[in-house]
Amino acid sequence: MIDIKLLRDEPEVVRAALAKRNSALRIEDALETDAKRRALVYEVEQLRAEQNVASEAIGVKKKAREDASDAIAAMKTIKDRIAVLEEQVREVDEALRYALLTMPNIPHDSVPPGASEVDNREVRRWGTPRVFDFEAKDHVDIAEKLGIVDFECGAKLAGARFSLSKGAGARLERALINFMLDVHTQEHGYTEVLPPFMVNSACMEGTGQLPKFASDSFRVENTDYWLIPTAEVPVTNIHRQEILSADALPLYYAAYTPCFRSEAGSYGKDTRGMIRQHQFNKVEMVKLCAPEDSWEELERLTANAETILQRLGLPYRVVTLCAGDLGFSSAKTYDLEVWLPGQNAYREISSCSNFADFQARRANIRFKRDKKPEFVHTINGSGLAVGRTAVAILENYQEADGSVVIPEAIRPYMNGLERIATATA
RNA sequence: GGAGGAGUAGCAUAAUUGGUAAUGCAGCGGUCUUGAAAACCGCCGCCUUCGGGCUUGCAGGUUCGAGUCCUGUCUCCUCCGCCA
Repeated sequence: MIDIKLLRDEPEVVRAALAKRNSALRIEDALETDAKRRALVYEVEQLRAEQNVASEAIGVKKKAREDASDAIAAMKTIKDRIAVLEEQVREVDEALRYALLTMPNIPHDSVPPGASEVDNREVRRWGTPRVFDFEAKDHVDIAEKLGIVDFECGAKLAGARFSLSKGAGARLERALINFMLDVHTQEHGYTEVLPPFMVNSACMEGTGQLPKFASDSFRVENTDYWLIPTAEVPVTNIHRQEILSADALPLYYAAYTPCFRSEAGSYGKDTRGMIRQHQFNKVEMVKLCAPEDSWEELERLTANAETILQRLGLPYRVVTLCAGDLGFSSAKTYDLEVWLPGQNAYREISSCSNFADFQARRANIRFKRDKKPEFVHTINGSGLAVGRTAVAILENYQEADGSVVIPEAIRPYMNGLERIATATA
């Protein structure tokens, strides 16, 4: 949520931000609603002040056993007037709240302009895509031949966009989860948390999934529970409605969770394989910090995610998302794209964002260093998407005979296994 | 799932038949002191158009006025049932 004061005092800044994002959203109605709300609230408060004074006088009279019926009758009028005004405040409040909750974040100055992903800017590359002396297969062919992923069975158990990992395939994902968590907790200073995989609506609103993007997530019927689309939701909301002490910052959390996404609107996209599924595993990094530190913290968090790719020897590039491709809540996002020989392309494997105070304002996460509480800044990023990491390993480390070499970094997590040649290897 | 009890500032405790949230500790600032402690004074939840308004888990209701009465709801505790 952007600051209502920014909208009120510098509407041109908000207009420019919306234009940069290629958004057609208008702010005139919100401004008008805000002015109306402030006038109403002022009037209510004036009446309430009058009421408080009169009420106290009635109390004094009653104590002295004097008659106060005239004053009480007079108060009745004010009471009714307040009731009418308050109903109006409620309506206007709701309208303004909705307007603010559906307004996207202001992109940072360093975010390049652009309408879609074609305008994203490459920042750097690491590693060199391997040159194969045989025809590189994609992960579906590799995994099915090895018998370590069963897509048919995923469809039988749940439906399209689900799969069943088996044997070394299941072990590989578990190994990756442990490897990533160990690196982030032991080397990068993150505290591991294991949050609920379902959250309530307040959390979804806090991080920006609601009210605008309800159809992207799964809701549990007849409850207020949502399956988390990312660990970002429960982990950021750990400190919802809290005022943290300044010396508690920065907070670093790392969490493994499965993620559930409806993938509405992506019909026909990535239908093959494990690239885009309704459920996938992810290790997520989340930071809460002081405002002046958040840009540096974003760079460091991105570097933390890159470390995983480097340790696994997977070539990748880093791109800065352009304003038009930027997520709703984000002020700036770096995508890490891993090289996939099976697609002959770089594909997103991590998304690292600084939300500035946008989520903190929604979730009301503050800290106190002087007299006034201030909103923290929130940063998060995948470290990494586990399913896509497994895909990248299968494709980058495949051999001509169909086997897959296991990167050295995770062999300790695979009971020393050096190569997957069969499901039970 | 059933029965009972409890939620008041960071913590701990008050508030008469409903009368407008008190006190202690902790913390911050000051006086005093070589420094510190003690003592004393002030601050010690949020918003504000600086008039004031709001705040007793949350949301409503009754009332001129609600920590107190009523309804709903959440969390925690105890017991029973069930369960991993």
